[in-house]
Amino acid sequence: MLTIGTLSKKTGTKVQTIRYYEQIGLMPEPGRTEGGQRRYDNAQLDRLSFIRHSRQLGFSLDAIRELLDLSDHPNRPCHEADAIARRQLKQVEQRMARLEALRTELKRMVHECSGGRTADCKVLEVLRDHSECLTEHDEIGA
Amino acid sequence: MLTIGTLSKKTGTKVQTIRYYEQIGLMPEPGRTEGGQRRYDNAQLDRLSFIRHSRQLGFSLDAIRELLDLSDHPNRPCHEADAIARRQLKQVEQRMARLEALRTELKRMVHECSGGRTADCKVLEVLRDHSECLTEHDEIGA
DNA sequence: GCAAAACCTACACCAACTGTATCTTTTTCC
DNA sequence: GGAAAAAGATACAGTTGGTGTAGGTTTTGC
Ligand SMILES: [Zn+2]
Ligand SMILES: [Zn+2]
Ligand SMILES: [Zn+2]
Ligand SMILES: [Zn+2]
Repeated sequence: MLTIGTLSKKTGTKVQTIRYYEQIGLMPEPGRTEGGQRRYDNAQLDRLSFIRHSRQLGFSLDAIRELLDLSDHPNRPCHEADAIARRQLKQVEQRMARLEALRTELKRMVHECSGGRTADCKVLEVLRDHSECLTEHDEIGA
Repeated sequence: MLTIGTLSKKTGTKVQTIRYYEQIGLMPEPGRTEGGQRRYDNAQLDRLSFIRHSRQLGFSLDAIRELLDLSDHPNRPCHEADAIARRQLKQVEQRMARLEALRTELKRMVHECSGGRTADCKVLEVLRDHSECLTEHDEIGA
């Protein structure tokens, strides 16, 4: 039986985060001591490791919820899990494309500025006027 | 004089977002009509365009605040603005490197799964066991 | 002059946590 | 055995950058 602190160390997850996962129903409610402290078993350790590893690969908590559910049913076909992963791959590739465009613009503005007064700063000039950009970049965020 | 709705259309910013920027002090308080409605001038239009364009290039609102401040002082040296842009470029490159690693792993797990039961699913197998990964990917998020 | 469109404030909510305050339980050490 | 320290408990606020909704007021167009 593991305390929450031990589980935290073993998985590299903050104690609060573990309680948060329990709160949103991603981790099951563990057993408790007489005094009310949480105690975990190895199944829960595995589950938390799965969650953390999935997070490191960028899956959302909602996706992880589905993946965990599929993992809990060994006899179901796996195409749903594969679809989730393919979706994630696609999203990663979209983000990369967007970042690539940003990188181009940022590099250009940094390299073209030769210092001086802010009135003549190339960085600020580009920020003021998108027509100086070579690429489009409509969507914000993500 | 522009209404908030006109400003919204001209800059592609939601009305609520404009009010939000005012609330956090990024946009100045505009003039008001007798009845209390906001009215903007061209300087404010420029400022909002600057903010939006900077957001599209991935700058944080805090960074934008600094950039706006620098832009408001034409005689100051511009190295601070350049430093902010270089920092942003670095962050973009870090994110790209991280996404590149994720892409490698995701591609591999998707391509190696040949369908079947979830018990034999390569996707789920990798999520369960990081030792099947080729890269490290410690930090979560961003 | 009246309806519709646009505006107003105030508050709640999103992801995915993290931090803080206050209190209780458990462990450790003499 | 008993004090002190470490760890755990709950509850709630804050983070980033907004978005959505409710309920009411102003402006505009005909
Ligand atoms: Zn410069
Ligand atoms: Zn641009
Ligand atoms: Zn599969
Ligand atoms: Zn891995």
